[in-house]
Amino acid sequence: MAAPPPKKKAPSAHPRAAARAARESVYREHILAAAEHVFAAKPFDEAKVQDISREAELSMGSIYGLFPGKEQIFASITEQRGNEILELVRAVIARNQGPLETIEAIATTYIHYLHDHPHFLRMNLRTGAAWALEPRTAHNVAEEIHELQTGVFERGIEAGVFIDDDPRYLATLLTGIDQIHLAHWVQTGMKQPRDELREDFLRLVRRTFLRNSPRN
Amino acid sequence: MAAPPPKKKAPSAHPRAAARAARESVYREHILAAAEHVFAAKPFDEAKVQDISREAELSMGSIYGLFPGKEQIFASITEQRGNEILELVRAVIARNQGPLETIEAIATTYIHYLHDHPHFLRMNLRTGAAWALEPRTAHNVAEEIHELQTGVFERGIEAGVFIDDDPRYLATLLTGIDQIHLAHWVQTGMKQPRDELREDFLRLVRRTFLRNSPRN
Amino acid sequence: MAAPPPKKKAPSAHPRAAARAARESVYREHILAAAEHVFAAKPFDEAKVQDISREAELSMGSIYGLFPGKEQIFASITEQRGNEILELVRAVIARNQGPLETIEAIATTYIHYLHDHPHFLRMNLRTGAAWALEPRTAHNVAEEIHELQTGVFERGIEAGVFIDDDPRYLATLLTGIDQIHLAHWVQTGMKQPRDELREDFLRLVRRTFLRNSPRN
Amino acid sequence: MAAPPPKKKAPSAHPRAAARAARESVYREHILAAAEHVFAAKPFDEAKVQDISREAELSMGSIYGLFPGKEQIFASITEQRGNEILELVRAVIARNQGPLETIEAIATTYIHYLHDHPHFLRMNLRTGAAWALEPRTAHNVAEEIHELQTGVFERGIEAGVFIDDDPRYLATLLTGIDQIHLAHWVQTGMKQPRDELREDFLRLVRRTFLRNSPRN
DNA sequence: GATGAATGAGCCTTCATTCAT
DNA sequence: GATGAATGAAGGCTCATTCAT
Repeated sequence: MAAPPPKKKAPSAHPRAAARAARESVYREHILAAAEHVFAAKPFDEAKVQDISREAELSMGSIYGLFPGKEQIFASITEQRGNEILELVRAVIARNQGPLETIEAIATTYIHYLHDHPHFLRMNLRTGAAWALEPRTAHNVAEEIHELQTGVFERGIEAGVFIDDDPRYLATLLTGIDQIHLAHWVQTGMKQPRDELREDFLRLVRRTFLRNSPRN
Repeated sequence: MAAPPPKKKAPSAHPRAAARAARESVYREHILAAAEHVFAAKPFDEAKVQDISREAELSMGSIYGLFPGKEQIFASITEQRGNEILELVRAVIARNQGPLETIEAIATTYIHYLHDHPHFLRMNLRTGAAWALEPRTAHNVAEEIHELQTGVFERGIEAGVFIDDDPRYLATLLTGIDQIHLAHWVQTGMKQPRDELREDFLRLVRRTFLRNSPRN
Repeated sequence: MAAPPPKKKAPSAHPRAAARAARESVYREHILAAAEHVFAAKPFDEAKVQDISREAELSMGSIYGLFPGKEQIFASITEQRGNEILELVRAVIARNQGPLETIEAIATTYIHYLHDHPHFLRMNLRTGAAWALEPRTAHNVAEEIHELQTGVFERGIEAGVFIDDDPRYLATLLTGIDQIHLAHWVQTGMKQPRDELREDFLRLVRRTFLRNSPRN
Repeated sequence: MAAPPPKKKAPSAHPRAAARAARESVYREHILAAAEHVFAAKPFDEAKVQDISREAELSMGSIYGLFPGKEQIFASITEQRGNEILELVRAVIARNQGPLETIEAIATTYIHYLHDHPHFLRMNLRTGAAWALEPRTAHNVAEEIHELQTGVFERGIEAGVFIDDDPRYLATLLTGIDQIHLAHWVQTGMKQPRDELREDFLRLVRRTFLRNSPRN
């Protein structure tokens, strides 16, 4: 007995609106990708919206229809990428491994993610440590990631795995050395393969945070 | 019989010129100090030359008489501060101590210098790791410091004091963790006293670079 | 013997075209009504074609299919309303009453029409006396109305009913005080009922134009 | 015996600042004059700031140094001219004449002022009766003038000189017929000499407001 | 035919730089 | 030399109009 023909999609009640939302989503991603390119190549003020327009092969109007302004395009990239990383970190933590394994997995996550998103990496390297200069805003993706890391370090310190230091400092340090490691990779021409890059980083991580680290 | 026209003053052949040079030098320093202030408070594009003019209590004309443009004011600060640091590093190296002592002395130098020049520190934190994005130019102050550090690490590795890694990587790492350490200090309100700040950093340095580091 | 192919309907030979014309006419009216709304609420440059589209619940394409541009939509409203008023004025004149009665009837017509078309009224009040600034174009609806009024005043002056002044000036004056009267009505919240509004205006009209007006 | 050389000026304490203020004032006037020209020729949205810049033979920067934006340039003209008229009206009222004489003097003031400032007149004619559409804001120059006129009408009505009507309505009417009168003058080519223009207007004013007006 | 997303010319505004005083 | 007012090129953004679906 034949089943009824399956509905092709299930676009919530208003197919027109759903289609529009889908298209917008695609465009949005497209623009963000183009903008990431542009912001990777030039600092914020040298990056022109025209550049993004050209890169995305979309008109100014299309861009401004989707984003309220240049500033928000930049912010959206940061938030988007940040959220992706946040999800990966959450997934790692959900695995409920020991503190060392967790930190190593997080470190791996970062290296892999930024290795695979070199435009975002470059854009990030420009921003530098500007986070230290603005007052911490809660409900900021970076802040949330920071909290998660801090939690892992807290447990690790308590367990005697990590060196006894302010866990927030260690969390900041992790993010920082991650950036340095990748900055070095970028500067040396991005030649080192991902696995090697990661292994080198993990060694640095162990050395930096483990109470009894193997000297390598 | 006419006497020869009298030379106006003695110093360095052209006293008028010498006086001018002296005054210019004072103005130059004054402008750089004001600009440092401004660039510490805002990113490059938000910092207006007017702001510098106001801060320095000097006219736009005076500024442009001494510097060809905004970009060069920024560059001059970096270069100036860089040179000061370079001299300090050179002095340390000239002491001809062992690699560990030398690296610790350099690290101390950095922390002290940046602790004592918080405007430059903040300005620096904004720049971030942008150095990784531009092709290395020789005859760049930062590059020169990097070379010196690399040299120290080379000797330290050979001597078995430091972990066996690419000395240039270690040099980059040193500069990087220095930045992170200070960024953390800034973010936590610059409350930690200088000596404590330095000691904490030295512990991090030993952990990071020593082959057989004491676990702290 | 074959009958001639039956005409589907009567109107002008091409029923398809006739249907189209009819639909277009309906749309045209609909758009003009919406535009009137919008132009009543905002000055020309603040009124967006999008606003009209939204108000009319018609796509941009539909609007531009019927009107060549924003400017022409505005002009069409003016012309359309002007033509309606022109017809009413013609009808009044066709009644062949005395000059005073005619002017009073025309005045009544204006008040009634604009009272009943408050959007057009508001739109009109925005335009103000811009007519004074552009060179008079013949074959302009406003001009035609002006001519008719002028004619009535001419006859009234000759008959000794109206004050002896340039009839074109009087015609302009009539239109002007009409606007003022209604502007006052709008500003005071459009509360005064139509009949009262008209009676007040007629008193003003008599005072303004009658040679021997009753002092009220 | 020689007198001491007289001080050239007495610029309040800070001659530099005083000079600056003086120059700014001159420029401000100059820009407003140019803008008046431009706004007289085109509606607000067709008038470009560039046009004003060209007309004033001043750079964009100079304009924006003195005015925050296009909107405010427009508003400044209205306010400036309004204030001048307000002062004239106040002076008239200060003469403490009878209501009729006062109203006639005010009417004369208007005609003279607008006759002598034809750019402002044209600019004004474009604005039309838009005042009826926005909610009355107190502390608006136009509103203040309106109040003064209303006061005169109140007294005149009480004295039995003017027709018994809402004094605010009469005040609005006065301003309105003034505009119409001048609009007619503009449309007929601004040929009528000022005195004639005024006399014609005064006749209209008497006819419109006097309880027992001479029929002219 | 109807739609509304896409376009891009154009304008307001800013600010690095210049130059008359 | 010092000043700071004047300049005008350049960029973010809007919205009338078009056109692929």
